[in-house]
Amino acid sequence: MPELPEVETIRRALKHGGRGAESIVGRQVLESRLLWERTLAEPTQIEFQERILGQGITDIDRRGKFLLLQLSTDTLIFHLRMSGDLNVVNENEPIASHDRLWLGLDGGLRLSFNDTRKFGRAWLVPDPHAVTANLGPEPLGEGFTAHDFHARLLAHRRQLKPLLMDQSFLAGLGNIYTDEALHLSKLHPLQISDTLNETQSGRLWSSIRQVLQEGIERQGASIDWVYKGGDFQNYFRVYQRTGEPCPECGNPIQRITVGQRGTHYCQNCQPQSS
DNA sequence: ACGAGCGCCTGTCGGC
DNA sequence: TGCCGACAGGCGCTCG
Repeated sequence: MPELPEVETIRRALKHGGRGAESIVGRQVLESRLLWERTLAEPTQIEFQERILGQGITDIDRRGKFLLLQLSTDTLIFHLRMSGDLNVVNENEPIASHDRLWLGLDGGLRLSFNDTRKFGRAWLVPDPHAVTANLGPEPLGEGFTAHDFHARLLAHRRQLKPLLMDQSFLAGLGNIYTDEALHLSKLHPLQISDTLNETQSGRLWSSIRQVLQEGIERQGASIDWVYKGGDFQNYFRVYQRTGEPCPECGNPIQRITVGQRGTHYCQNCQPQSS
C-alpha cells in the first residue's frame, strides 16, 4: 500500500487520529515485542527493547515513503515496502495474524506493524538522517521547483519510469503514481530523461504533484486484500486498466514491462518520441 | 551510469 | 478439486 499518499494518510492518522483510531502523539512506550526478527533492521533486538522503553512519542513525520516517529531521544523509522501497515488498537484486541512488531503504549493502546510479505523494515536510531540521507527531493515540498526538476532530468540519461521510481532521484513515487503521472503528462514511460524539453518537464512536474495531491485527498488507494480505507483506486487513469479505454482518447490501455514492473500507458496519448 | 535479473515473502487469481 | 505459474503498491544486490 505504500507510496507517498498512503504513507502520508497513515502519518496523519497516527498524528491527529483517524482510520478508526486516536492519535498516538504524547503516548509513552511501555512494552515492545518483535515477532519477526528481520523486520528490525537496526539495532539488535536486545538494544531495541532497552532503548525504546519509557520513550514518549513527540511527533510523526514523513520523508518520501519513510514514516518517522519522533521519540524523546531516538527516532523510530518504518518503511512499509509492499504490504506494511501501522494500526492503533486497544490492548485487549488479539494480535493480528501478520503483526511483526508492536509497541504497548500508555492509555491501553497498542501500535502494531502488520506486514504480510515481511519486506517492511524498522529502525531505531539517534539520527534519522542516517536512514534517509540518500533520498531525493520531496515532490510536494516547497523547494521542489519545475526549474530544478528539469535540471535533474537533464543530469541523467535514463528511461523516465525507472528514473521517477528511483528514490534518490525523487522521494515518494511508486508504480501506481508513476504510471498515473506519466499518462497525465502525456509522456512515454521509456522516453529518455535528457530528451525532455522545458514544456514537457514542466508538464511532468505538475502532473506528479497533481496525482500525489489527489491521492492524499482520496486518502490513498485500496487494492486487493489490503484494504486501507482510501478510494483513489476508483480514479486510476491507466494503472491496472489494461485493455480498458483511455480516459482521454478511448484507445485501449497497453501493459508492458519496464524495469521488471508492470507499466500501463496509452500508445496514442503517450507516443514514444525518442 | 545504466539496465536486467534475482532474492526477499505471502497471498490471490486464472488456466488446465 | 488440485496444481502451477503469473503477478502484486519496494528495494538492495550483483553483474554486464
